[in-house]
Amino acid sequence: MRNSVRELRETAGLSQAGLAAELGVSRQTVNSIETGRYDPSLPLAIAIARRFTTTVEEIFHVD
Amino acid sequence: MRNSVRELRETAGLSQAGLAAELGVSRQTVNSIETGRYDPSLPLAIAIARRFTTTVEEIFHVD
DNA sequence: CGCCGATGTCAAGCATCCTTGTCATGTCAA
DNA sequence: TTGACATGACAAGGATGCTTGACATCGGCG
Repeated sequence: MRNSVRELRETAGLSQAGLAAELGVSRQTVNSIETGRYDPSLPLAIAIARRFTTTVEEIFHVD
Repeated sequence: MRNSVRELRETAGLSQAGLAAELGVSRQTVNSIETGRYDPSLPLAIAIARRFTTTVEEIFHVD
């Protein structure tokens, strides 16, 4: 599962910690998603998509 | 987290077991998602959306 | 140099997702 | 009535998501 969270976050000028705070999760969670350690839960994926005013399918692609 | 999986499945004339087979998960998983026991994982949510040619956001709504 | 913000990663623990197996109920057709 | 199918639900266990806490590295800046 590839995702474009890092690109979106950097474009928005946010740090991992900053985005994590906005999403209400830990910095390690954002880092783990960006580095592909694991996929976010569905509610978190939707929250990420909403944060960047886009859709889940735009951000997360099945391999 | 509300979802419209049951409506989509019934409109498609599928049983829970039939949909589960198409998605590669157990019947109990489909049942649990429909009855709101828990949310699907992100990859499963995407697979469900694709099965019904719609989007994750169309099917799953945060409360 | 010393400090700080940002990132990567690990470990341990808890929560959630998904499994197989099982049992109960309801409905419909033979 | 009997049997097959569909659904709802529970238990136990494995897999995954998320947490806090910690430690290391790197780059920029005083």
